[in-house]
Amino acid sequence: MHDMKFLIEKELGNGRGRIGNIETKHGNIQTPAFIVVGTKATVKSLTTEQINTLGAQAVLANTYHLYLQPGDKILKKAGGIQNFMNWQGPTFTDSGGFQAFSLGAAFNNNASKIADRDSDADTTEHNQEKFAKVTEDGVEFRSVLDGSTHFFTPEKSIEIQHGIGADIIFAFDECTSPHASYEYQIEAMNRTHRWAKRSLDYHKNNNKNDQALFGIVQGGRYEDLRKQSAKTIGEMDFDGFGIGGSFDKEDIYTAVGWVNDILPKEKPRHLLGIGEPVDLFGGIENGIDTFDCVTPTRIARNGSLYTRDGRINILNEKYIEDFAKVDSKCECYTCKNYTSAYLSHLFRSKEMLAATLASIHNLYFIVNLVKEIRISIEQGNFFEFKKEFLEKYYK
RNA sequence: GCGCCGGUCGGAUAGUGGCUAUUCCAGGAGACUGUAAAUCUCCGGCCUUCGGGCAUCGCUGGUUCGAGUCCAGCCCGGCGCA
Repeated sequence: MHDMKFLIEKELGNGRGRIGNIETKHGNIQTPAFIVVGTKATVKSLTTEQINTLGAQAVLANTYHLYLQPGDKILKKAGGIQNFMNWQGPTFTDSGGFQAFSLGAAFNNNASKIADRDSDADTTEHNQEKFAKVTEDGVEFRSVLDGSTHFFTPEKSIEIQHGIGADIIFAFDECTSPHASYEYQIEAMNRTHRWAKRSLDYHKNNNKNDQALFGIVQGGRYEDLRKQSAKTIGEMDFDGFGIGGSFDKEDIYTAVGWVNDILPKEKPRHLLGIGEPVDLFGGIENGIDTFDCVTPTRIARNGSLYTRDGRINILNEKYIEDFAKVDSKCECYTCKNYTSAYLSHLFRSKEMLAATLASIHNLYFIVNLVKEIRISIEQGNFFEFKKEFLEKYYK
């Protein structure tokens, strides 16, 4: 039914973590791996060649955004997203379920995927400007481009994803707000389970391109719901799993572990939308195989850069005359060729190259960090590497 | 020398009698986790016991309950005429 194969090569030894290989017809992904985000079939500011040379193994695009523009029919005519964007490696598409959150509950509400304990945001309050509305059948979206109304159902999302043609696609789910009540989390989780079944049924009957389908575990920050969701989704005949939803910082260490203890071991697990260094270590330690996250590219465009000593803001005054590399040990294209002072200049003068060089650096940093974590597991010194890295990074 | 116009934060501006002097840029800092983000937020005269207090629209004076705003003189700039 699909070409994807997953092989576990070595286990971390704590009952959860592992390294492995996901084989797709467009190539392999050595796991754990950070999948770079290319929402609209482009990793913002980078050419496909740059994505390749910075070491990325796979790209994740977005169903909702590509459906709105240029439309899945165009992607299909182009011969799929790989041909369209000239990316030779494996691809993923997210189902659009996240937009039910980002254009719905999170819109204008300061809510992020990571819960903020100090926030009193009330998502039960109706917001006239929301662009998404959830019903049992699906999600009604208003296009962010022209305001037109569209309705996504699980079937519709999978149909679009078939047109886009990524190697790995996701079931249609509802990503809930971290501020949502327990009652709402139950309701949303159960709906996501029904949608998972519908996504799977539609996929099985219409999958002509050997695409793999991942089901998505939800359940918010509640142990009972997370376990229930992992069990329900884990028992369905998916090719792999996504773990979605909103987390508290330490949930990466708890919720992810509960879920992965229940999900079938032999199938890959993707942690959706997570990508801070500490979260990558935590996720991998707790059985995650792949990640995706917009943070490296988004913060890059806004002048924040990763270094082994933590994040810096290249726009700070002190970098104007700093003629050293951003990170002295970094082997990325940007660090090998340019100084902090040059990047500072590009950002201050708002030159487009700033976004490109910063994105190359940040993506290299994160992609490479996950590769180093993989090597540490291979060599049996994961915990030493983790301690050393995090102490320096968050000192 | 005469006439006209104009002087408001580092720059550009809004404000023609009313209480808290507007906005943009530049500047300083922060945020960003399945991308509505090359975006967003905060700071920017002085003092403070954090309640607030005192300044400020070229300068000086005046009118007025009240002046960036009206009046007079002066200073500076631009334009025009000699």
